[in-house]
Formats: sequence, structure tokens, C-alpha cells
Amino acid sequence: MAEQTTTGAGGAAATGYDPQKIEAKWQKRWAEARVFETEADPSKPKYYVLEMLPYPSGTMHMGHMRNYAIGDVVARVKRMRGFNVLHPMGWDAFGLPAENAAIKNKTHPRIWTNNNIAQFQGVLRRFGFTYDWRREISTCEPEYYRWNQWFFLRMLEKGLAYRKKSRVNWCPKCCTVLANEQVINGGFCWRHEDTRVESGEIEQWFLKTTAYSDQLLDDLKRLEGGWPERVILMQQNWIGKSQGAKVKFAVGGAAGAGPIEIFTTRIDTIYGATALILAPAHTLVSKLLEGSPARAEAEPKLAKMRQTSVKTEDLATMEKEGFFTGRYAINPFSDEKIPIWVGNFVLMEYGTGAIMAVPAHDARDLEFCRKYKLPVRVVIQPLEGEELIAEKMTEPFDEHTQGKLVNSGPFNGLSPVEAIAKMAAYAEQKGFGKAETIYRLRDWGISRQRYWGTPIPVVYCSKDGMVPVRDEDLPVLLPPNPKLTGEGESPLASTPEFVNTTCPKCGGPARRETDTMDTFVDSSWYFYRYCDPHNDKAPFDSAKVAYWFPIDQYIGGITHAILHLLYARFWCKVMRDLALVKHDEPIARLFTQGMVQKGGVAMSKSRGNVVGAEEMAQKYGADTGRLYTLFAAPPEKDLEWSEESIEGSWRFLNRVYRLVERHATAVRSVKDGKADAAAASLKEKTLLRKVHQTLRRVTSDFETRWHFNSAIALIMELTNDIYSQEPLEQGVRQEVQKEVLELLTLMLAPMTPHLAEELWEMMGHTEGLWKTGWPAFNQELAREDEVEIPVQVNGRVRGKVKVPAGSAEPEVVRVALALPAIAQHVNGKRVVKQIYVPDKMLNLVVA
RNA sequence: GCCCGGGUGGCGGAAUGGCAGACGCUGAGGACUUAAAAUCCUCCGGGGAUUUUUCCUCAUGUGGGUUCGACUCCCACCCCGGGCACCA
Repeated sequence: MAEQTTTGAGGAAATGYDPQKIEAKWQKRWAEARVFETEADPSKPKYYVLEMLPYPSGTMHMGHMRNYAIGDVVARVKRMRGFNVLHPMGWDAFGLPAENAAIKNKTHPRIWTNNNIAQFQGVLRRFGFTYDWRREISTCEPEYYRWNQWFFLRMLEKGLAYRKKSRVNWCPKCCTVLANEQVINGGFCWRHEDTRVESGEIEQWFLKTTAYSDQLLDDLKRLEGGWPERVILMQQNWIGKSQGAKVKFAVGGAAGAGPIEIFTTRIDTIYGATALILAPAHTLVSKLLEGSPARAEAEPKLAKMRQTSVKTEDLATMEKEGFFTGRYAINPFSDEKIPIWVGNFVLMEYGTGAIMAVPAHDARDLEFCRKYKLPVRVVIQPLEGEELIAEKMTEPFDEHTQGKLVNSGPFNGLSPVEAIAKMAAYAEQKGFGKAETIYRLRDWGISRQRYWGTPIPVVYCSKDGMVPVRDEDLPVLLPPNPKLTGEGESPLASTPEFVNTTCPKCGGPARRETDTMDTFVDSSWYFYRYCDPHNDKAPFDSAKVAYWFPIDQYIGGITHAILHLLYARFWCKVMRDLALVKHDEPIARLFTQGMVQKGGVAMSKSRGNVVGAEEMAQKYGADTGRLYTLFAAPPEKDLEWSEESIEGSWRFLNRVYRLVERHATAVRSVKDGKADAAAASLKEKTLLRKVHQTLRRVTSDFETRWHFNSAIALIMELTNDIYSQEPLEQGVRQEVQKEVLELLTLMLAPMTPHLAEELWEMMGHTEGLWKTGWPAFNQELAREDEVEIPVQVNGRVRGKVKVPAGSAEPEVVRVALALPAIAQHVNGKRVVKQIYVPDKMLNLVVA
């Protein structure tokens, strides 16, 4: 459709399907009848379906739209199935782009944000989604963010919020912390591309996600079946539980350098340790070097190592470097004296910042020890195959599920698994170590030196120190007129009327905290607020939440697999421990839909490859846009946008419209609903069978498989059958026509709701389709009387037979052998085996 | 390096161990039309035989295997996408 005049909105189709007119009409009716407004009602089964809330920026494109179309089909199907459906929408409204846009356009972030919200909302309304707009929330409103502050205070009371100095990316020109994503070109500021990002230490607020490490990990098991496996795996990975042991090695010679604690998952290999290696940042390094014979040589190397800030991506490929400290440690198991080294591959952030090097049984240790000519000693011998000889090893033997210990004193002969338990217990008994579990998960740093976020509700008093703001003084409001320059100190810090306040404890002068919260805080609990969006006494009423939660179906992009979903789970557990909710997990089922791409990459404003949703609605109508995003690919897969393909969806809806229009008069004259199947002619029966079979399969595609694309294909096939050959015209009673067309319309309703309502009305219904439930298929009619069975000879299809459904095997074989095509392949040979799958296929094996 | 996905016509995709390519797009031909658009009809993986009808054969990344039967299950490999990564 290249010409304007050929669209439904234009002149040529003015008498036919006109989506612009139809869609406006039904949206108005739905709104007037308050169809999608829901209340908690314990007498009805509930269903909470939710799409991830959008960040309102740029234009709403078909990538967004696909997400909402999927959610809306689910919501509409569940509604038709009699569920009390909660389907809300809101705005992730705080964040950096708003602040940057405001700086650029010399306006207020709120204005930019609210303009975008108005635009996004307009488009969503244009697409006819079943949102209960009374429940709309916007996270930048004080009515919302005051509860962020309230939660923060609760976490502060519980010791779950704390301040500490931590390493950050610091841009000296912005005078602010940068997120990792804002560090570009291997260490430069995204805003000042000539400015190298410094690695600094500042005081930051943290939420203690690590307090829930085990629960966050263990409860993933409960999500199995409901969440995509890969999301569960990614979270597992992220939490990174590692079971091992910590062991202390005494240090000889150096004054004041106490024992060095190492972490290992393979304590069973400790007799094979031929060195200790410390991270360059380890606090003991300087002490070890004091007065060491190796000092002069080592110090320049250390300085160099500490200076080189390494990009994470390069770590794995980086050359291993190290130097000897001149000191020795004592292996507490063997009393052996081993050298203490410093190595650039040992991370201060993981474990204890020190490792034992067991070159025979660890790849990195082997590489390091070969390079620096440190000895290699085998302490695990494989049970099968060749005996390992230390001098010849080029690859470590790092299996722990096989082999037995050697050269390991009293532990010789044990399997590694046995040894891990026994040796950890021994270490604990002797007081130099114990079994320990460590995690990769870090606490959540939430401080941002930005304006457009939730102010952190604490003040600093010279007398009382850090003092939380009192609950009754919430919300701590953002100052209305900040100086936004993008440079200098944080905008809140340079707004005196915000900073200067009084101490809630002593009433004396105090300074407010000027950091704001990470916007992931906003999205960690927003779905609870939808249950009770206007509550000004509490974040929500627990009874309402108890009715609606958990979320039955959450839908969003895989990009949020870790951060958002992990924080949301954390928040839920905190709220549970505050006795606000009773469940352990907020989201029962998660669906990660694919992205809409154009030119092979995801649609985004910055790439300039967006297809605007509004534009599509104007060109083809919302129903065509919805249908196409559902039809073009299965929902979990990426979808390459094709302007040509959407024409097919548009053509199909026009066909459906014409089909119903053609029979509307006849159908309208039928009083009663169901067609009498018993009195049906052969032709009628064929028709009814087809439609009920389609209904059976579409029902399953919608409800259990989420194969919207194949559901649509089935409906298209049905439409083709009754459209092109025109079997509805001749010898088909009007009530049969009515049943066929009504079922077709109802099947389309979740996907193309406006068109469906219009057709429903055209067929004589005075009540809206929205009051109609999902139809049940007729088992009897959906069943075939006669089946066509492919007949194979030695696994190759050689013919087909038509037999009554449920025919017995001998009968089918008899008919099959009567076919010349089959007989030809069987003749002169012996049937050694026959396989018959009732009503499916027959295979004759001949020899 | 480790862990997950995924590889099917010109394209998007269908087929939950049982007729590979449904449905849609594109393309070709035809009908209608002064013409175009829209609409309707027919054809559309490769090779071969049969001038029709139809039949044979190869084909779901590659090579093996299990099975009466494999796009589907198993093993190995190649390619693409994603996540994690000197994690001790």
C-alpha cells in the first residue's frame, strides 16, 4: 500500500473496513462502560498480568507495542475466561535522559518527562489496550517516591541500608560518579570524550542485597517452570555462590604481617600448593615488602600494577605478571615453607584477595608457575589412564569428581570429594581455617549524584551525625528550581534551600543528603502500588496486595533478566520481613519477549531505525498493527520489521470484514444462537467441524503454548476456507452461518478487539462483545469421522488411505494393501513388521 | 574459556518422534478495468522421469548414532546470537 488513498482511512475503502472510525468508536464505548476498571473481589478468581513499565522517552515504537500487544492478548483471553483481571500501566519517569534533555533545552526535567508521558499514553490509548487507567502511576510524583523514601527508612532501621566508601568511576569535569555504562572508549567520560575517568573512592549508600544471597538463590527453584530457564541461570550466575574453605597461612620473617587468609574451593589440593599469591591491592603487601630483600626490585613492579586500571573485558586475555615478595608462608597442613608472590590476576574483590597456587590442578596457577619457574607437584592422581608426572604437565588435572589424593600426608587415598569435607573439618578443629561459602553478589549501590531521582531521606548534623528524616516529614521533595548545568557538583548540593535544614533530633542546623536514589529502586516495587495506587497512609494496603499477588504473568525484555528482576525479588523479601506481604516471590510467571528489529538491530531512537506506533496506527489502524506484531514471529523470538509483510495482515482483516459484511443481513435474522448439529447437512457438518477444530487449536495456542502466530495462521486458514470457495452461500442454513462467523469473530477478539466488536455488532448483537466469554469448542464436532492415513513402506510414504476414524489395524492394513502404489512396493516381499498409530499413520516394513 | 539459546525455500516462519515447508510476504502468470489501485484465480525448494495426470529422488548447518520412522532424541563438530568471565 503505497498510496494514501488505498488505506482504510482513505477514500477507496470508505464503505468497507475503516479502522480509524471503528477503533475510535469502540474505545469510546469501552471507556464509557468502564470495561477495564477492576476492583479486588475475593469471590472471583484473579489474574494479574503486567508488562514492564516503560521509560517514556523518544517515540513509542513497534518494539514497545509488541510487548503490550502480547500482554493485552493474555489479559483479554483471561477476561473472556472469567477471571478478574488486573492489567495496569505506569511510567518509569525518573532518570538521566530527562535531566540531560532538560540541560540541553534549558527546561525542567518534569516538563520533558510529562510531555513524553502524555505522548506515550496517547499512543497506548490509540491501540486499545485493556489498562485500568485509574491505576496509572508515575514514579517521579511525590505521591510515589515518598514511599521509596519510606522503604529506605525501614531498611535503615533494619541495617539493610548503610553507607560506605567505595570505588567508583569519577569524571573530574562532571564532578560526579558515572555508571559503568557511561564510561566509554576504554575509560573516558561519555559527556567529555577527552576526559579520562578516574577511579575514586567516595561515600555511597548501599542496600544490603547480600543479606538475602541464599534466599535469592534458593528461591529460584520455586520459579522453575514459571520463569525461562536462562533467566534463572543468569541470576544463579550473578549471585555466584561458591562453596569452599578459608585457610590461614602463617608468615615468616616480616614483622607485623599476620597470617594470610586464602579462599579455595579445592582445599583437597592444598599439599600441592607451591606458592601463595596476593592481589596487588592486598593490604599486607606493603608490610611484607618492608625490610624484605626483594623490596628494591618489587616496589616499582607493584606501583606499576596498582596504576594500571584494567578494563574488565581485557582481564581474561591479559598476560599474567607477578613478583616475589621475598617472604615465605607456612602451609598449615604440611608445615612446608612456600614463597609469597603478588600476581596481577588475583582479584581483591573476590574471596580474600589471596590464593594458594596449586599448579598441577589449576590452569591459571600452572600458567603462572611455569612462567616464573615455580615447582609443580601432583597431589591428585586420576584413577584411570596415565599417571601424571609434574614435570611433563602442560595441562592441569582439575577434575574433582575423580582421582585420589597422593603426596598428601594422612589424607592419601581419599577421593577429592571426601578430602574436601575432611580437610575443612581438620582445619577448623586445628583453628587455622574452616569451610566457607562466598558469593559474587555485591550490595546494591544506590547513590547517584543527580537531580532527577528520589532524594535520600537523611540529614547530617554536626552534633548528631547522620539522622534519618522522620516519617511524618516525608516526602523529602525535590527542589522545584534546581540549577542544572551538567557540571560542577551535584545539582541538589548546589541548591542551598534544599541542603540547609534542621536536625530532626536536636533542631540545630543540618545538611541534607544530596544524593538521589538509583531509578531501579522505583521499579523494584511499582507493581505493588498498582494494587492500591492512591493510598496516602502506606505504600499499599496489604489486603489488596494479598488478593492480587503474586503477579500471574510478567512480560518484558530479556535485558532486565538480572538487575530489575533481582532487585524486585530482593524488595519483595524485605517487604515480607517487614510483614507487609506474605509471599516470598513477587512474580509467578515471567515471559521474555523478543525485540523488534529493523536492519538486524533492535529499534531505538539513537540508531534511527524506529517505526513509530502512532504512524502505524494512522496508516493501518491499531488492529492491523497488533495483529502483525503477533503474527510475524513467535513472541519469544526477535522480529525483523517488514513494511511489506504488514500488508498481509491488513489484507486479512479486510477479508474478514467483507466476509462478515456479506452475511450480516442473513445472520442478523437468526434469533437463537447455536446451530443444531444433528440436523446438519454434510456441507454444514464440514463447516462446523472446521470451525470447532480451529477453535480447539486456537484455544490451546492462546492458553498453554502462547503460539499466537500459529493461532493466527489457523484463523487465516479458516477464513480462506469459508471465503474463497463461498461454501457459506449455498445450502447452508443461516444459523450455521451465524455460528461459524461468530466463532471466527470471538477467536479474533483478543488480538483485534475493535474489529471484533464491530463485526459482533454487525451480526446483530446489541450488547458489546466484551460481555461475551471465550467460546467452548464442541468435542463432538471437532472430531473427524474419516481420517486420511499416510501409508509408509520401510519408512517412506507411498500412498494414503481414507478410513473411518478409529478403524482397527487389520482393516487399515487391508485397505492399504489394496492400493496399487502400496502393493507395488510390497509385492514379492514379506511384511516383517507393521506399525500402526491409530488415525495417524501406518508403516509396513518389508524384507 | 565456561554457561544458555538458535541454524528449515528468495524472506518471516509452521510441523510437541509420524505426509517437511502450514500461514503470510515477495515473485511470475491470468481474470476484472480505458488504465492503475483494490479484488479474485493459478503457480512458486533442487534434480530427474512422464509432453498432460502423476511418479521417483535429494533436501531442515556438517558428520555419525538411536528408531519401523528423526527438523524433533543422543554424540561430535561448524556457524550465529546472548550471558558470565583470570571467581581461586
